[in-house]
Amino acid sequence: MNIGEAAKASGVTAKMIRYYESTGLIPTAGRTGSGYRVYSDTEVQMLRFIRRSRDLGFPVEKIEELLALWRDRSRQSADVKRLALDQIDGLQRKISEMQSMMASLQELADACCGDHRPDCPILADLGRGATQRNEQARGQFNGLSSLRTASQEPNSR
Amino acid sequence: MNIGEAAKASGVTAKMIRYYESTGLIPTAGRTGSGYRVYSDTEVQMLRFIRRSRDLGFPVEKIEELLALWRDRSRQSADVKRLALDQIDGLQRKISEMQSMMASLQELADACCGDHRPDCPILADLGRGATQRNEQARGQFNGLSSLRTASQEPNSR
DNA sequence: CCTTGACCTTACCATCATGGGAAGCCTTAT
DNA sequence: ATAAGGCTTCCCATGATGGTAAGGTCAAGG
Repeated sequence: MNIGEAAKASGVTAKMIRYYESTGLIPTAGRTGSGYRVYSDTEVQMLRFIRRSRDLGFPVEKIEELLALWRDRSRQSADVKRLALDQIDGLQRKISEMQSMMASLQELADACCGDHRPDCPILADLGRGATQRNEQARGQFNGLSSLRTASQEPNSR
Repeated sequence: MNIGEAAKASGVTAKMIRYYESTGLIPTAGRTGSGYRVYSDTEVQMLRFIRRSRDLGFPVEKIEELLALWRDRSRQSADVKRLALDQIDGLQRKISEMQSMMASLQELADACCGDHRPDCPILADLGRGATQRNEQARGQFNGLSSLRTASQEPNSR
């Protein structure tokens, strides 16, 4: 199988297969005499593993650990489960942040009549700018404001 | 006010202020004789506007539109509201994707006993690799798989 | 046997918003 | 005068992905 066939069979683009190889996530593929990469079913299976892991939102760094556990026949399932639970936590954290953004936006949008007139509570809020509007939330440390979220979209695939 | 003071007053780092200037999001700041950037209260207010917009997850591209509307005294609040609702939609879309990842992960984690033994339904699932497990969901087109989500974290601030 | 088109190779650039660092100038306080 | 700390510009890195360009290869059909 050449890289294009492996890509089709695994759902990982040829581009990404080369990238994963270059970063050491997957071992260097064999080559034909003329330099084409060659893939066996085993390698395609590994690519599918990666693809599925990405679909579950695992960063490549974690996938490296998952692959190591996958290969290690004396692994402890607890180690795998911990990675999964960590991933769930991370997702939940980001979801919560986005939900709080959404709630603020919804509140503002509800207050905006959205007609031809220029008066707009949304702009008024943004213009006020500070961080401690939402006065009923005072004293409640919300921690971790990482997420910037909006425009990170690799695009289709 | 020099850039450091403007940064403290607005919650936008000096680094980002320079970046926003370089990309044209904000106008070029005035300079002292020796080349230091100078900021007025008006400009700090604009920076706070930007900061607040980022906190609501707007991408810089959209903030450009928001700023234009902010400055336009003959704007129509409907235009602002549309931006807000679009942003809500985007957030909801991403939240849904992450929730579906979470649900899959939770199901797998629940099935994993997480002890010292090597048998692990999580790895088994990843290893199976395909896309159409979850057989009760057949036929239900889920659309838009953009989100890769996991490790995009600018970090604190 | 040769052409054509579809594929492969590498190498480089872009994304998006952000941080890090270096090298050098300026300002302020001791 | 000197030291500390802030400012300037410039370059690089992030993460995962796509795009493009220049050139080699393979298979099918003339």
